[in-house]
Amino acid sequence: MSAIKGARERARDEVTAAIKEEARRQLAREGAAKLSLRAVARELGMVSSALYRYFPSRDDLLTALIIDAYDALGAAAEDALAAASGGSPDQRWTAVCRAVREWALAHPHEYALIYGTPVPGYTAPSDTTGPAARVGLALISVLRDAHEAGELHPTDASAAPAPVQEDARRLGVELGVDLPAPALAGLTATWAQLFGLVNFEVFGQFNHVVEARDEFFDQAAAGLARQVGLLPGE
Amino acid sequence: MSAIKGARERARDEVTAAIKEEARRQLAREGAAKLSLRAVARELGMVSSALYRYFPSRDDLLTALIIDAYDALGAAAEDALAAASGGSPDQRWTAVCRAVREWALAHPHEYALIYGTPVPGYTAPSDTTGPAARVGLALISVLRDAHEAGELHPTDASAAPAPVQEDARRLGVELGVDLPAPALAGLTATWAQLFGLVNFEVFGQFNHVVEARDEFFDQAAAGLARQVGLLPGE
DNA sequence: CAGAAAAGAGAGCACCGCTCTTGCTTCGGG
DNA sequence: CCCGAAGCAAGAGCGGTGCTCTCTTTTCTG
Repeated sequence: MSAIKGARERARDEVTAAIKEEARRQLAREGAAKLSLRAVARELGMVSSALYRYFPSRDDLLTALIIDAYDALGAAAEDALAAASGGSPDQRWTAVCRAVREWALAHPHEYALIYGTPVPGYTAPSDTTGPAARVGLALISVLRDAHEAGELHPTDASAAPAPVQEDARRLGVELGVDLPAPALAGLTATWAQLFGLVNFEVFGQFNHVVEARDEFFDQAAAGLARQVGLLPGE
Repeated sequence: MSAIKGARERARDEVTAAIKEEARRQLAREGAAKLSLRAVARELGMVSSALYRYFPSRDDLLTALIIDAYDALGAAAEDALAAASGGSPDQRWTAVCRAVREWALAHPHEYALIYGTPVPGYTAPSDTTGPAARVGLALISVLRDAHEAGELHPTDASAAPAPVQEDARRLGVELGVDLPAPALAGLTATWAQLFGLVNFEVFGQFNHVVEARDEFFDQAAAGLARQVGLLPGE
């Protein structure tokens, strides 16, 4: 409660931060599979058992890194959105897509941690859901602004089935956004498809298939914008 | 060279198959991270060092499982395509998409092995590229047939940039398919997007977001078909 | 200031991938 | 046919892992 912290608490925060820092370094160098608690402790000059005072298990350390990665990617997306605040909706859409791709290519192992194979079980701790939503929320805000400006052109060639519409309506209520249900349903699919593109590039599925990666992605991102109802602006 | 194999060679094949079988069982139960050579050997009643006569390392065992997974998924896609051979192009497209999704949901760990985080380094052994291409080839064949029947409707709102077109042209030559370069470029993006949808569902990203999974996927698959130039048939 | 709580150190357990050496079995050519 | 070569199983062992337990030292608090 008190803002002034004792030496003990301060030291604890520092050590915790140092552990995460070193772990992130090893993660970036070798990947999550090779991340070893003992190696982190060794590098920090402490004995491995002491590390368990800060993280009860290896998975907990990884969870902390996962949250940080979600936050870093979310921040990158939000920054790109802010930087493109003057542009047309489809320009801002593309800016967010590009930011996601660039962050992923710059931090492949951290990206793999959050959008690759889930490491622990199949259910992520609930602490991760907030940070995990940031990219999605950035995409939503592009659509919301476009909608309020009357620049969102519905593009549903065939109406979404009722259960899908219902999911979208519920999602809109949960997030407190006022968007047509079909638009929100379409956005959800597009959101997943965006990460499909990034996944294939980061994980090497485009090797020997796509060489002009930048142009390819921009083209695809423009397609996603169109799919979600944002026509090329200006 | 001779089809008749000695007892020794036959025994070797049997043991190799048994190892892969047990490994696949452990993979399905616990995931790739927990797959242990020693546990496989133990289950088979042999000592761990003996296993190295058949697979020089754990990564080689995993590579064998990866190839098998690519082949199983590819076969599922091809079977679905054959079963839908009477339908319209967009029906066949959807059939392939559904087959991919269903196989992935039925074999999540094997799916994760091939479309999740790459386990070894960043470059897959070249033995995997053949099997890995089978799903893509199934999708291509849907488009090729539609193209030959004159049912492929170009949908490029904006022309693809030159380098992307060039990639597509080269890809067409390599695969020996006669499709317009823009269609092939669009298909590549759509291919990645399809796996984005499957990834998010298998890896739990749709938890608390999409509940009506079947309807959602069908709707999205129909959108992908449209995006690639296949209009709802009949 | 004394007791409680937190932190570090070290030993140890069970497991892992992988290597090396030692015998045994099977195969093929003189 | 027989004997050397090759293939194979077994065991011991190395260095590494995550994690637990005990013991001592440090720090905070009533």
